[in-house]
Amino acid sequence: MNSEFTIAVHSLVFLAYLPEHMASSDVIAKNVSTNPARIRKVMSCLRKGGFVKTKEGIGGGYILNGDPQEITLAQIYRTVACGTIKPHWCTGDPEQNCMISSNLQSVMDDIFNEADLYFEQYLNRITLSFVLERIKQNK
Amino acid sequence: MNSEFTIAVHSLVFLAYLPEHMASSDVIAKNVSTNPARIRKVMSCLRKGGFVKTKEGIGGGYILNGDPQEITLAQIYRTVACGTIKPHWCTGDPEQNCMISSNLQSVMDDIFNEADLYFEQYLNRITLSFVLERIKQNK
DNA sequence: TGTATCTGTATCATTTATGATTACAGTATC
DNA sequence: GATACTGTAATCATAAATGATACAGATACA
Repeated sequence: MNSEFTIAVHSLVFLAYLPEHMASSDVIAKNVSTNPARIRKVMSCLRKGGFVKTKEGIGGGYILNGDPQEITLAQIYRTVACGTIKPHWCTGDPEQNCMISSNLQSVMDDIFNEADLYFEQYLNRITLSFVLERIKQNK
Repeated sequence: MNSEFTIAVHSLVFLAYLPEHMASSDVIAKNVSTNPARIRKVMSCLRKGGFVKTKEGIGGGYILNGDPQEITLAQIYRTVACGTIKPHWCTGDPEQNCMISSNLQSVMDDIFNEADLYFEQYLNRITLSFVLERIKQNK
C-alpha cells in the first residue's frame, strides 16, 4: 500500500480541522512529519482531483475544496494510490511451458484488481468528517 | 502487500496441479522463478499452518495436505501475510500537541486493520481449485 | 553404516523501493 | 522589485525486499 494515501488523508483531515480550512505545505509537512516537497507532490495530485485549491504567493497555501462530510477515502484512494494493493513482484515465467508458471501471474492480477474494488467500497463509507470524529474520540 | 502471499498461492496451486500433489523446493522454485531457500521459508510457514506435509531425504519434498476445493486464499493470507495491507510509514508525531498529528496514525491503523478483514472476506471465496480453473481457461 | 538428497534456518550481498534533501523556475502578493 | 508561496525535477541517503550461500539435521537407500 502506498504511503502517499496516508499523507493525502492526513493533509485533508488537517485542513478540515483548521478553522480557515487552509495551510501552507510547510505547516502541513510539520504536522505530518515529513518534508514540504513531498506534501506539495501529493497536494498537487489532490488539486488535479479537485479536493483542494491552490493559492500561490505570500499568505498562500492549500484550501480544502469540498464538504468534509462528503469527501470519502475512496475518492482519495483512487486519486493518489489506485492499484497499490498489488505487490510489485511477479511470479512465474511467461516463457515456461507449464501453464501454472506462465499463466498464474495474470490470474493473480485479476484477483488483486478485484480486491482493489472491494477495498474502495469499504473506503467509500469513510468520510473526512468520520476520521476527524474518531480522532476527537481518541483524544 | 507481501509477495510471499503470491509465492504461497503459486506453490500450493502448483502442488494441486501435479498428479502426485508433491514436489521439492527446487522444482517449485523453478516454476515460481525464485530460489529454493525462499520457497522453503514460505513452505515452512505453510506446513505450520497445516497446508502441506514435509518429507525429508531422497525423493522428498512437499505434499499438499487438504482438498484444493476447500483451501481458500483467505486461509493462506492469514498464515503468511496477515496485516500486510497497511503501509510501514507512520504519519504524524505522537509528541505534538495537535491532536491530528498525534492521533491520526492510530485511526489509520484501525482503518487498515478493518480493511484487512474485508480483504480476507473477499479471499475467502477463492479456492485453490478456482485459481486452477482460471489458469486452464487462460491457457 | 556411509552417502546422497532433501528440509529448516541463518547470514550476507545485492538490488530495488522509498523517502529526504536540494534546487530552481513560475506565480501571486504587498 | 522583494518576499513567500507552489510545481516539479534531480539527486542522495536509507530502508526494505530479494537473491545467494552455507550448513546442521533428517531421511532414504544401497
